[in-house]
Amino acid sequence: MSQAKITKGRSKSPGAETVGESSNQEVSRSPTERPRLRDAERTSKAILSAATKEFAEQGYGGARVDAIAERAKINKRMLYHYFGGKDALYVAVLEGSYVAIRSAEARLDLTHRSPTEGMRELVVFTWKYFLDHPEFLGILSTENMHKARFLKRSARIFELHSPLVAEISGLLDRGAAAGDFRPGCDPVKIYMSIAALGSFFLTNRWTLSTIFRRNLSEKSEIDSWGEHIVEVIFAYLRP
Amino acid sequence: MSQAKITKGRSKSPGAETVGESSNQEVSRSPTERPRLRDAERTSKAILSAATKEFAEQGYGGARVDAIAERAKINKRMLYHYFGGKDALYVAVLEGSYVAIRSAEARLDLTHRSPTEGMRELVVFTWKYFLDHPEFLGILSTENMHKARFLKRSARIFELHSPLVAEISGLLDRGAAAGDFRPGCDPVKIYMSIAALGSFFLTNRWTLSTIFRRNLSEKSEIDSWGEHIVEVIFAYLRP
Amino acid sequence: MSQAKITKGRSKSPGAETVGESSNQEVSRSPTERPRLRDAERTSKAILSAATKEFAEQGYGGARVDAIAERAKINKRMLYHYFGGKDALYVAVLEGSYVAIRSAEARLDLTHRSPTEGMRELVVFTWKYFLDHPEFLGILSTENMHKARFLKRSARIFELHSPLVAEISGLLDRGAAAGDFRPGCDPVKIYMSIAALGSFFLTNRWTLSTIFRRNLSEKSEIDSWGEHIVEVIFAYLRP
Amino acid sequence: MSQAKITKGRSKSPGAETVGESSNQEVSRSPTERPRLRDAERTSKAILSAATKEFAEQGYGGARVDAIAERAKINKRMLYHYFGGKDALYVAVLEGSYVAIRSAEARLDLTHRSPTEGMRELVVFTWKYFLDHPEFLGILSTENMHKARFLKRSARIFELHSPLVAEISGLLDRGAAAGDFRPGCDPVKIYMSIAALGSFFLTNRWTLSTIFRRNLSEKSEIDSWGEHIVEVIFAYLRP
DNA sequence: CATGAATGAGTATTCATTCAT
DNA sequence: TATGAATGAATACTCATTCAT
Repeated sequence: MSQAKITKGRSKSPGAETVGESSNQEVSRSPTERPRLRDAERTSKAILSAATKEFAEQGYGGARVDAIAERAKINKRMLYHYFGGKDALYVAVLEGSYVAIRSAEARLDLTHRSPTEGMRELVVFTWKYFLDHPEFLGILSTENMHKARFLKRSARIFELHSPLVAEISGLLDRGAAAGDFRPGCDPVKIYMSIAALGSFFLTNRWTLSTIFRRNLSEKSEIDSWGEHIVEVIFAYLRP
Repeated sequence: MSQAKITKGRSKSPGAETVGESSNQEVSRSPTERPRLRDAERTSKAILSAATKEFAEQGYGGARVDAIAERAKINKRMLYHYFGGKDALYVAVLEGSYVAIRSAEARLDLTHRSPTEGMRELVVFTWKYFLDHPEFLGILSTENMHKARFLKRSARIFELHSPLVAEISGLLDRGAAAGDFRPGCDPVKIYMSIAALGSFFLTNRWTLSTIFRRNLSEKSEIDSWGEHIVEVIFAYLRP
Repeated sequence: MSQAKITKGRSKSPGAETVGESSNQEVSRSPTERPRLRDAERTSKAILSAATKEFAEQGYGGARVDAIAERAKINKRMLYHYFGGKDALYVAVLEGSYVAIRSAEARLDLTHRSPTEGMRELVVFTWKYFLDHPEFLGILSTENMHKARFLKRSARIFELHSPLVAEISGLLDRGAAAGDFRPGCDPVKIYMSIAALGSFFLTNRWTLSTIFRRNLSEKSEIDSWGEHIVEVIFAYLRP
Repeated sequence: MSQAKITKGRSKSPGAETVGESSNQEVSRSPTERPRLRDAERTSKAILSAATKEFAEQGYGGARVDAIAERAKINKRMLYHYFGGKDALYVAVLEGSYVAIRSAEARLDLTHRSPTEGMRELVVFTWKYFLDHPEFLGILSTENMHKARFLKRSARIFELHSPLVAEISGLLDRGAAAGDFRPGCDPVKIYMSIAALGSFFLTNRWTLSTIFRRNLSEKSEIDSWGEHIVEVIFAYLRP
């Protein structure tokens, strides 16, 4: 159920919507529908969206059910009505977050580009997605602090990621064949490197800004790091 | 119990001290002092050590004062006596963690090595330190989730990091002059890249293992990633 | 679902109707009426029946309005529509329960039997009724825990019981005159003794089974206790 | 405050202590000890005593932890400190209740009396105990409403009751041998009959008073019923 | 008549912190 | 210095009841 909401109606900009808010907005935009007062779907989405932010910002333990209810502008009781409890809500948020990024990624269509262009597209997309969805990184951080105890329960999470690995694999093979990339690269390692460079900068910029006395939240620093990631990855792939 | 872990096997590896304890232990090693710490000091250290683990594992919000007291085998009241409260204890843990890694780093003495060897040493040290001190990464993760709100209060944290930047700068300059590295590299970006690749793998391995169905906690995977970091950094530095 | 249980196995035993439903069912048996109750009536009965079970099993405080609605397979709103609220529903259940047992009792027609036979019939009927209607005892238990605060409000409850006392009185008088019973027995005390022996065994068999390590829910134990009640009562009445 | 009620009017009856309060009282009586402010034992007993009343009056589901804390004049947190939670506290109350009645009973020393006197003593004791300890009956009622789900967990509960059965058995045997009682009586059935007549009157007097319009809480009615129990039991035992 | 979303006042439990000894 | 009892303010979750459709 939560899935539907996340993946539907996204046209060009791949990583633009905040998790759990996109379709909701479409509904409210639709001119024929009046904003219903008793709208189960809307309420449920508002909860998921608010929960995503709260969990991302506060972590699982730090997140407050009351705060989620307040952010979602709903009665706390509804949260239990729709999701059953804090745990189940968190799992919904977690799965929804992965579905959202993988869905956006899937729309990149890397197969029809040159290996170099495809790889650049993937790197840039990932960086932009991380940048536009701070909640996603927050959720990952939280989940890893708990050693993925909730994610492990999810059966379909591996299947969700197979296409990504396949696609990167394809890029690397084609790139190696064309002499653009050096052969023998592990697609998972490549993806992890891209993610590492992007994720670390964004999640750790607060302490990094402090210890290096350098405001890494400035646009120039952010843009510069985005280019840096591309350079690092391509330096590594260079034959 | 927690003590055992703290004092175990420290011979060569430079970053071996438990977070927040290194400088104190030197004092206790001094031959003029009796080997056993005074109770006050011992208690205080036990609290700090236990707190470091608890905060790292549970985050600030998830950490329990009772749990820290129990881990430290001390009465909860002592914690307030020595540190004032949860907040102050957390700050002590945070500062101690940075002091510990920087102290260990300082012992590397990169200036007397060739740029290539020095850089390799720095990369390997950082990776090993992260590997041996999971609490450090946990603390950073927690602190960044709170946008470094506690770290910002610390006055001396920037000074603590100046030598590191200077040392890397020196390496890069010498490397560029010798034709080993390409010129114009930003030392902070270099350090952040090293840290990003190491930190991301270790902190995110739980979700990564799940989504890629690949046990990244295995020794072979860990060793392989360590080599990967070196390769990536040197590929980037290659002229 | 709840209906199935209600209608099962009722052939001879006169007190067969589910508590609170007896008089209504007679209406439905009437040949001039269609056999299927109108929805309103059916809904209302389903609620009453479900509520009887819920209150009996959980007590007033433990009973859940949601649980009653679910047992009755009706929308929770209907419960408020037909009965006004939890309190009023409980009162309806309580009164219905008394009406049911007294109605069944009235059908015994003790006046046309010999005193001994009549008394035996009353004892056996009471025991069987308690056995077949655990809800009745549960309701009584609940109501007494609240010191009959709801029952006191009922105006007609005393009138409902006058015939019972009169009937037992008649039996005792005729029995004393015939030399079967000793004279001067209090009909209320007699009834209370019968009820005490039956009720206590059934309601308290759970703890009694545990403390005496003897399964009092077994048929043999139950039958044996039924005979015991008869023996005790007749021993007491013996001139 | 709660103490006054408990200890009132008890001169000879051996089962005078309310669960968990006897030793406490001794402590407070001791002239050398001042009433300590931080008295773990006292607090723990106050909680147990308050909980016994609350559970007895309200049932498990109806009992409120806040109400128990208020009755005990302690901070609610202490309840969790000493007992762990509502469940565990209830179990403590339950076991304590049984221990209290059996301990009092054990002091009767029925073995050194004639069978008739011993039996009368047992009946009178039981009736008096029930009368003086309405909480005990309330707890039993509650526990049976839950089909003894908590009591079943108690390992020592059966052992606690063996001496009682043995003692009654002895009385019956000696009585039968002396020609006072008819032979072949089941001691458990005898005890259950005594308990049934006493318990039913006291727990059900609220509804009974209402339906028969007769105030069974009056002293005369209570005394009269006490004699009635003796008569019934002896009528049954009569050879 | 019927549905189920919505609500506010509770209800058990936990937590950081302080107090008395 | 050390101990553990005590506290009040949260915190997750539940319940009877009402509202909009």
